[in-house]
Amino acid sequence: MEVTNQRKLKSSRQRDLILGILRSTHCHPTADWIYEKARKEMPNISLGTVYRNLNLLRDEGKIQELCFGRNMNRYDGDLRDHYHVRCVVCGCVEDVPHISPRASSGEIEKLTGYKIHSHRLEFSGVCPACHKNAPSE
Amino acid sequence: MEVTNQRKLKSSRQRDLILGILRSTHCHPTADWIYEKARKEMPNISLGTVYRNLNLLRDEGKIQELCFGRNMNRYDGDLRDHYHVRCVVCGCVEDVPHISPRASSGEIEKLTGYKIHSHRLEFSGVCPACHKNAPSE
DNA sequence: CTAACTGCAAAGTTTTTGCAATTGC
DNA sequence: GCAATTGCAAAAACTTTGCAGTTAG
Repeated sequence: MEVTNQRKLKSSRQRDLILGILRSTHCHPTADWIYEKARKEMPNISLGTVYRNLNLLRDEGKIQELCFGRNMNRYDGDLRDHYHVRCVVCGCVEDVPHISPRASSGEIEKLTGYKIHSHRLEFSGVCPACHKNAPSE
Repeated sequence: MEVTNQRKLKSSRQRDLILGILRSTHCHPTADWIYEKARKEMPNISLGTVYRNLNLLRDEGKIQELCFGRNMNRYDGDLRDHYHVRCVVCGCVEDVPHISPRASSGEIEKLTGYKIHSHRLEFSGVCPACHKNAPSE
């Protein structure tokens, strides 16, 4: 899929703006939220451009794409290892600050004030079959 | 949101079928996959019914709704604590067997044969504000 | 110059919903 | 009998794409 993207990127005001917005917020915005924010600086920017650039930035590895069970994708400009708490009632998503990878649910509750119901751990990488086809990945 | 669902559930053949399908597979199917499978047993079932029941089952806590960065939701009938590996190239998702919550990426690579790029840890629960409004959650 | 990028609008995908008929309790 | 559920089809929500014009290198 997109990982094999060989095309040479050219800089663009639109892409810089989008990346700037993403890096300057602590929320984990949706494409639409980013679009609304971007329009304040660049009124003619289009939603299609926002989507295209979010996909490019994700493919470059400059941002992380997240999906939290509600249908819309969310984006995170912070690439450091950090974890999330999600409210199953209102759907908000926050970072968990200063967490050790071995923290227990109890510790998370103390740190965040959330009542934790469950957690999810997901590893991303390349499966053996795909690795065989494109060993560069 | 839906968590405050007080309505009394009535049993239905359709819902039982959907739950049965989900519990008898090891893949993490999309709504459409479940729909196709269900049609073989019950040719008149509609896609709308599949979606409605998946949402009901999720609200009841009988299944887990997952989202892996590709746009479609996926569902998991296994509620025990277990983790996932996802291939960023082909998009497939597998369970990680017998994993300790403290396993390292290296251990995951040995267990699964995947080349691990990153991981994601997400806690779900109720945020302080929502807990205040509906302490039952 | 030329390939990447853009805005716009149309199309594609996935999910939800309104409605009249049916079903479980 | 009544409220929950269903099938169907239409609508909504989210994302991608085709195209002609613009821009960065």
